[in-house]
Amino acid sequence: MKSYTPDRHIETALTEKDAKELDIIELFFFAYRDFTADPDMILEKLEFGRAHHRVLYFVNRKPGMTVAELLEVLKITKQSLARVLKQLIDTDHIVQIQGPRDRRQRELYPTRQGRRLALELAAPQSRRIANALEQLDLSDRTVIERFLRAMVNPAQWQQIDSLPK
Amino acid sequence: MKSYTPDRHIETALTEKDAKELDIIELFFFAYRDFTADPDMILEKLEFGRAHHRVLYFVNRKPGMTVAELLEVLKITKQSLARVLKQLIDTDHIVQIQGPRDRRQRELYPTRQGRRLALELAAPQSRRIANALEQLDLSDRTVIERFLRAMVNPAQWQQIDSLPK
DNA sequence: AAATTAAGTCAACAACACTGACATAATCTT
DNA sequence: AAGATTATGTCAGTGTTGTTGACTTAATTT
Repeated sequence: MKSYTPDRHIETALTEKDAKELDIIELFFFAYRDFTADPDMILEKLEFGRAHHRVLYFVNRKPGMTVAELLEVLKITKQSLARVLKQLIDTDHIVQIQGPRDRRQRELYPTRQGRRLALELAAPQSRRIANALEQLDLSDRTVIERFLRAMVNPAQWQQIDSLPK
Repeated sequence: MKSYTPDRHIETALTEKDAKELDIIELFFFAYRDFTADPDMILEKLEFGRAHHRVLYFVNRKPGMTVAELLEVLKITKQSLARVLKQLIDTDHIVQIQGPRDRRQRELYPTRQGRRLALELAAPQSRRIANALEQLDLSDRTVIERFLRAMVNPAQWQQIDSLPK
């Protein structure tokens, strides 16, 4: 457990000499940690979690999404989605409508309440981003967008592009 | 469940008209999802999770960190940390050494094995970032760093600054 | 000597992910 | 028309990572 006669251990810090881009690795960690903390606080009161947020977000961004599409975007299993989706339906945030072409499909739509919550959750995140962008030149917005897009696996760019502008 | 006579629902997509910075909100989600997926695959083989990664990362970045400091950075509870830390100690990735000034404290240090794993986990993340930066001008690196830093709560900037360059 | 602090531990619990198996209804293929 | 495939839903069991609250031990501070 503890040792007075110290075990062999490393005292030098890991730095840029050992691995590149460490500063951005940790900035990304801290930024995402705080970015998700704001909506988490709102969700807590409603007894929802981050999983509910993600589902609600994408259903609002692309109403009519099917269950299969949602699984692709969130990269989780059907069983993981099922519970969360059921709760959002039971609490009248999302409705399922039988697919018009293919009646096996269930198209997912937000209700008015679901839209309201999605907006409420987006608000602090928008504010945080807008505030961060204010510290930069207007033209730098494109740089951020291009960087973040390049961080995504190219195979998934199509997912991003399929969302409405 | 499903309804032939459709319930009241919203068919229009949530767009920039409704909430600002939606594109960056979702880019951030996708980027972080893929950013964490690479190390997750390595961790799986070792039966470690993302929590182990975070602990190992920061102990390597700042050897000698105490348990209390780590809790502050990770923003989790002592009990959450305990399990994960115990596993990292039992598998000889981290050692604890009694604090020299204050003997109640336990300073955390990586072992050689712990350093090796930290480097292995950082490698794909470095590569992903370097690749994303290649698509931009050299000077844009600063823009990314300033943006990500501005996304973090100012109260936590000190945590970032306390890590060695 | 008493109070506080750092760390560790116990028990119980919850959210969210997983796997594998199976059921139903609708559509597509032959 | 029969059979295969697809989209969704559901059941049972499991694991990781987080939570709270209560308590202990040892060391330091007051």
